Amino acid sequence: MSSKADQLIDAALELFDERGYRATGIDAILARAGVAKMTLYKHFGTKDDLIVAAIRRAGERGRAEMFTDIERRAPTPRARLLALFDVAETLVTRGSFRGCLFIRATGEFADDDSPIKAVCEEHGVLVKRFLAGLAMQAGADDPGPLADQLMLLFRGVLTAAQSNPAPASIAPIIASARAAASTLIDAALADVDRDERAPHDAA
Amino acid sequence: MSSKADQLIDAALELFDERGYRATGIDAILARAGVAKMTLYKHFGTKDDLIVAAIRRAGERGRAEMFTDIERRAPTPRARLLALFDVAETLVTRGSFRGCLFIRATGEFADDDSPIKAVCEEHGVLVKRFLAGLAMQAGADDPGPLADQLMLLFRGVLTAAQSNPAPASIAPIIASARAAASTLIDAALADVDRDERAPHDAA
DNA sequence: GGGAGAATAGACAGATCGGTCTATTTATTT
DNA sequence: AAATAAATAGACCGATCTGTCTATTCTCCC
Repeated sequence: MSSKADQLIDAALELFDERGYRATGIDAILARAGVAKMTLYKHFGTKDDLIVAAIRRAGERGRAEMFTDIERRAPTPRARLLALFDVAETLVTRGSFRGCLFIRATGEFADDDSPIKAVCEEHGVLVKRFLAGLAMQAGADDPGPLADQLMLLFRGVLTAAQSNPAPASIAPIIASARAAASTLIDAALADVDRDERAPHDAA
Repeated sequence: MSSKADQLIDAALELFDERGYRATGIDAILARAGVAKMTLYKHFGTKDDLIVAAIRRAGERGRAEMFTDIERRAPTPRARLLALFDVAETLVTRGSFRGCLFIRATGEFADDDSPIKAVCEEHGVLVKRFLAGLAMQAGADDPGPLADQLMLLFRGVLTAAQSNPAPASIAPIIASARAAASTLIDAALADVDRDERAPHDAA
């Protein structure tokens, strides 16, 4: 049994995904949530505030799922960095993928410096931080750039799938992303491997 | 002296970039273009048709600029593949970058299978085809995956900049993208180099 | 059971939306 | 100069938008 606010957020997220943020009217959210209009404006003062709350919720859920999924799929930091693209594949190939909610939000509210963009950017920062942590555990000298590179590939997969999510179109792209990630991880950890082979040279 | 249709497309593109597609009303386009409403509906039957025409125009211009820019910046196929990220840097750092018009369009009209998404996807296909051509000229055995990988990085840069275009935020990301591209190109052309060094081993 | 706070339905406001229509003026062409 | 086509301003339509308000009902706690 969830609170009215939670029902509203869930309904809003569904509709934002299906139709977009601006294209989704308050009334559609109310109808799907089965909640009265005044209840919405009691909990959230504004449609924009509801958008912010919904995106924040999506971020919390998304990161929790992503992080646990990665840790469940692979045991070592190195393998976990690669497992990011298992997550991407799952995300993108579970039917009717319509694009990343965060990228779409920053696209729709591009001129805005409202909290909407801030929440989206924060999500990206937190995901990158997680990847940088894995990269550090894997022994990367400079975890930041490697994390950035994997983020680029990840965002690339999401937007490519947003453009054309058909399996025949996206499957080879995901394969290329995985191969690229593998190459980049190898390159970033090359000196680690060398050090492991010749530890006397370690700093 | 441009036709009324061209004025409308130019005004529409400006406003779509500034405010988004759905957030831009017909009246705002008319006001900026200095054109009467009936003229718009005479040339384009519908707002959606204007959107399609505008995106198609943006694609033609964008590709022409991108391709000539790449060819002007670097002489060899290999260097031209890397120059893609000079283009990205120019795009993203010329003040008030609000995100890629094509990615934003597919995000706003996510559920649609209208011509809007088709035009956006076609643009991606044509850019990839250009990159694959360069990759083939560079001697890649399998130009497709390399082109896909560079597309992923490119899309990644665009969306990262859409989330936060501040120079301090995007500059290191662009640097990481360039480094990643270099590594991936090297990897994709590694056997070419080997063959060049020991051509007797070529298949 | 009675009282307090939530939630309800639905009317309402003001604005804006995409699109149509008419009557008039401008521009071009022969 | 006459005729044909293109563009104009602006009223208008019905629909939809976010947000407000009221009066009623529900729920839960003491």
